[in-house]
Amino acid sequence: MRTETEYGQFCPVAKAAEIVTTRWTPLILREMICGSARFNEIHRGVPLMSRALLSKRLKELQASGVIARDGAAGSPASAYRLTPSGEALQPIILALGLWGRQWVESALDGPDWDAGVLMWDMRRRIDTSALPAGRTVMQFDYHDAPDELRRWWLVIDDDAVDLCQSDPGHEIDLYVAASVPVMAGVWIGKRSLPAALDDEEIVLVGDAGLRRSIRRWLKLSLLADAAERTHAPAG
Amino acid sequence: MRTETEYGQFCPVAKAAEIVTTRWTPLILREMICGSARFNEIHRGVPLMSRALLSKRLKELQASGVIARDGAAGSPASAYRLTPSGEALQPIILALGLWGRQWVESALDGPDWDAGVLMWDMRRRIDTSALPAGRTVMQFDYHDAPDELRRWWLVIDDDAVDLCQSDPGHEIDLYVAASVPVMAGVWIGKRSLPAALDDEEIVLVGDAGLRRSIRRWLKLSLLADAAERTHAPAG
DNA sequence: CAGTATCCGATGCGATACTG
DNA sequence: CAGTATCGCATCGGATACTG
Repeated sequence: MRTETEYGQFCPVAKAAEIVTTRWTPLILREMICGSARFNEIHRGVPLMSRALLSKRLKELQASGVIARDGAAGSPASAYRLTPSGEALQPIILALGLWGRQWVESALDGPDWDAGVLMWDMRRRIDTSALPAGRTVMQFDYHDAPDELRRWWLVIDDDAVDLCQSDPGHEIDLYVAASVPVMAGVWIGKRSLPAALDDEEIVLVGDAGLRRSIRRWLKLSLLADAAERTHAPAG
Repeated sequence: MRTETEYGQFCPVAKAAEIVTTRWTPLILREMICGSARFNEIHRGVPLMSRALLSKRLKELQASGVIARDGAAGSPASAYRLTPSGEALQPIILALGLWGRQWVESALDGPDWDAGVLMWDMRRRIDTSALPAGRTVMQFDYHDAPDELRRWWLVIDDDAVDLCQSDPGHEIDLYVAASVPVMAGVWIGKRSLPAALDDEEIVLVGDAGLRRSIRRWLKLSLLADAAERTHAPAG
């Protein structure tokens, strides 16, 4: 192979591809566009990536001028942020996602549907400021998932959101029942949340306030947001 | 590693990235967007890629539904074409190139500048229909290139365009003199061709008709075209 | 022309363990 | 928390040779 991952062409498409399309990099950018800034925070979005490789990619992105750090390396305050050049990649990553949603079959019904990754994604997008102060506990039930991935709990305590796979033992404020494809379809903006609720494909049981405010405290994915901005939601 | 180049996430960005951002794939798509359809034609645009790998990538792209073939495999008439899903990638590849042109330093002054690749690119974009019938011979001289990459000849005979690195012995109809960065800057649309001619950074000597019609017979790269469409050219 | 088959070396990357 | 260092192998991909 040529040195590393270079293409030996001056064409700007090739130069851009060398930076943006190395393995995992589009997903790291997606995470940062979604607001992740700390190392572990970014890693949560790409849990299958080794930390060593993430570290390497972050260095490469810094060398390319796409991201930069605020504090000193290693310092507790250190955070990564997108530079202007990195911000300029946002519409490209977004377009890639919209393309994937529209054209990749398995984006909705492949065997990749994993309730765990979905819950991790959702966990990161709970808007705690739209929830009551103190503790809120939600239980998710995916009737179509294998037993070990079927039930999940979110324990929200003021700012902290904890995801559990075993019953934390607290009283449940809200039960959420759905199939994985339905919840995922809503999550990526392929279907609107109110429509799925109306059709009872997602069923909420419990605190009336939480049920009513779900559109505020459950912030959907980057793509669902984009969909609302580009074309009016279906329902 | 996980199976092949998959990410194990359902996020549409990840699914799209699995298809679009594997090594060489963005460049193959660029070639096809530029109009290449035959195997060897595509390969000319990515000459550093092995034919075996190109073959493999083309199969993968077919499996993903991004491209399809017209004739039977191997038949002389066989050609690849973008499907609707592939066409939908055009704005993304274009945006990637525009980003690269704007933000990647070395896109214009790195050590990657190679007059050979530039000439190969240009060769593919000569519009023979805008040239006189019969034979036209042009000589390019890059005064800043190393000796072995300094002089190039294009021999155009009706439809056929041949690129030579040694004097083909015919009478020269047009001499083109420039530096590699200047010609490349024009080629990728960073600078307009008329402006570079006005400033004598590109100098044409020879047939007056060829000199006048250069904007028609030398079709610039995908990106230069896009630039003309999105914002008025500088000159 | 338009590929395929085989070989094999380089390296990308995961796993594990360690550091400040 | 935020990484780094080392090891080892799977696989990616280049080179070469062959086919319809």
